[in-house]
Amino acid sequence: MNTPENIERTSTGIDLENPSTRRAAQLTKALGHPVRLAILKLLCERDTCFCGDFTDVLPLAQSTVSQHLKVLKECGLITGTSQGVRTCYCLDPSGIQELHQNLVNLVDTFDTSNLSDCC
Amino acid sequence: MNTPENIERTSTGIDLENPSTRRAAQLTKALGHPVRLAILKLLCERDTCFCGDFTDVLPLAQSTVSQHLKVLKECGLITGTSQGVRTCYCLDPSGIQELHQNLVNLVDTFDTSNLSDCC
DNA sequence: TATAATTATCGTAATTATACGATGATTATA
DNA sequence: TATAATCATCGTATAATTACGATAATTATA
Repeated sequence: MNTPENIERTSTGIDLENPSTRRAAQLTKALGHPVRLAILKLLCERDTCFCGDFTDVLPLAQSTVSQHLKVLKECGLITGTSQGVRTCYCLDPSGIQELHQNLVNLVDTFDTSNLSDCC
Repeated sequence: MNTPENIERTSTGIDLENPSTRRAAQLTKALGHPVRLAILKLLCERDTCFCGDFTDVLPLAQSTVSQHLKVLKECGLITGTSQGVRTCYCLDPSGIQELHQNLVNLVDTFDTSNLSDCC
């Protein structure tokens, strides 16, 4: 597996252009806001939500909630489907699966058994 | 455990002031940049790094790297200890442990077996 | 068909993040 | 003691984020 990319990557130990690193950063960034965590949590509990369901329980303007939904949608974590006047929001199974795997990898990376009190 | 706060929280299902939610958002936000992920990854591999070790392998100005280190330090994920002219950076065991637990919780939250193709 | 309901988008303001060079502070070395 | 090395901080520029109200677009209802 010593393709040129791998050689270059392992030579520095760091490759900021690595797609999987970039994707991990994108996903964690999307999680990195209490409102978006709350939205995802509610979707985990309720399967299906309309935009109004979020605005009912969030102390934010409807336009702001819509913006957060857009962020989650654009990075593939949720879907939004028009149903009449309303939009039905759901977790996107493939995105959530990817997130899940990514988080598992991170948990693996930050394995607490490897920690040393160095200083 | 029906304190007024809990009643209010469970009535909406969402509490943005919940410290654990806020902390989860803070931690994921800190992870949400490729450079900071790279820094943490390198620390996982090498135990100990001086600031110069990062600037050697990152295509960024020293002041920028220092800023990213500050972010990670301020949310408790790394420590920085002066050793002569240099500063020794390490993973902060307690912060990493907290991160670990937080990520485990998230993995739990986004349990892929619960996913339904709703729309 | 007129009105109401729902949501996305636009415009905008304020704040935060990201990056750089310059500089200061501290410690080691000549 | 003068100089070099290392790193943090300051000042600053630019971009991105977060939030709001207003409004447009679409669909349902009277």
